[in-house]
Amino acid sequence: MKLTTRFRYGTRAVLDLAIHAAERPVSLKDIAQRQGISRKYLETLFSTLQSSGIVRAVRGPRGGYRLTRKPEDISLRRLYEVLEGSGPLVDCTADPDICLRSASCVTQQVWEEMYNLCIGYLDSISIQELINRS
Amino acid sequence: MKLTTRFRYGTRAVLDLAIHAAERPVSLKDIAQRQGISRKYLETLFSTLQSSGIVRAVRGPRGGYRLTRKPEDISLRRLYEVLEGSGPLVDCTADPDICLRSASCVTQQVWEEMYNLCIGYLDSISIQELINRS
DNA sequence: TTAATTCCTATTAATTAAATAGAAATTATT
DNA sequence: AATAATTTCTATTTAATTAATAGGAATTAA
Ligand code: FES
Ligand code: FES
Repeated sequence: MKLTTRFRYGTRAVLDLAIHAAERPVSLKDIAQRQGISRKYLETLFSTLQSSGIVRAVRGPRGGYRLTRKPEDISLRRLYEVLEGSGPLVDCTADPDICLRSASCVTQQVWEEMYNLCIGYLDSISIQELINRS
Repeated sequence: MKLTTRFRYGTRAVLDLAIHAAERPVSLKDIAQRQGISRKYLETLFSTLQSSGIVRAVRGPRGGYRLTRKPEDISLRRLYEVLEGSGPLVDCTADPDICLRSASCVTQQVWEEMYNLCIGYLDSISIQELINRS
């Protein structure tokens, strides 16, 4: 049970964007340099972030990305759901038919509760909270 | 962030063993049949479980495995640590030198706290608890 | 017109997890 | 002593997923 690079890098990138956004958009080139992440890799992440409505691109020279909402309105839960993509800790949480035995499976309940704990925690932390801590 | 098959199958197998253990040991063949898991796959899991002191093998005909302790003394946390193997949600929790920036990384604290939540929860659930629920 | 950027589509590389294979060792039972 | 049911060991293979890269097209400020 590891967090994916997508989610971890994505979170750091959004945090970086939130910190450096001012009058002008922030380019991936800048984020890449500051965070030590390949620009190409960031491109794939920001594609997802944009289609999820978390950032908005400005193309052309002096372009880059802007957050579409305030840092306090972006939870890590949202980033997790958008970037990590994998959903619950086991597939049968979302779709019980995957496992025979689902009806009587006591472990399924445990994995589900554990997932709820994680999601609840991530929901309680916003990008603004990370800014405050840094 | 998914749980591995090793951990999930292993948990079900240990639960099955706890439920069916009586005077005679339980063979992997039986567990495999009841749980719908390949016997060969169980072999690899029980090798790990035995070397971690959770089960003990009895070889030969009518052989199989026994738990070495009571179901209430086997926590899912222990099974997770033994079977899942992957440790914390990010490597830098255990070894900060993996990431440069560790010292000032606010996300690291978040991933660590999230891991602690998971582990704490798993620690609160024993095999006996699962038996009670089933 | 140029250069800086995002955008799009695809491919490749790397890593990890999952599952299987086969023969050796052990031992209860007959 | 022979047999059959088991675990044990070592290795391999397969599958799945993630991570990372590549190159050129589109956009647009300067
Ligand atoms: S029902 Fe899916 S793990 Fe038990
Ligand atoms: S220090 Fe490892 S993710 Fe930030």
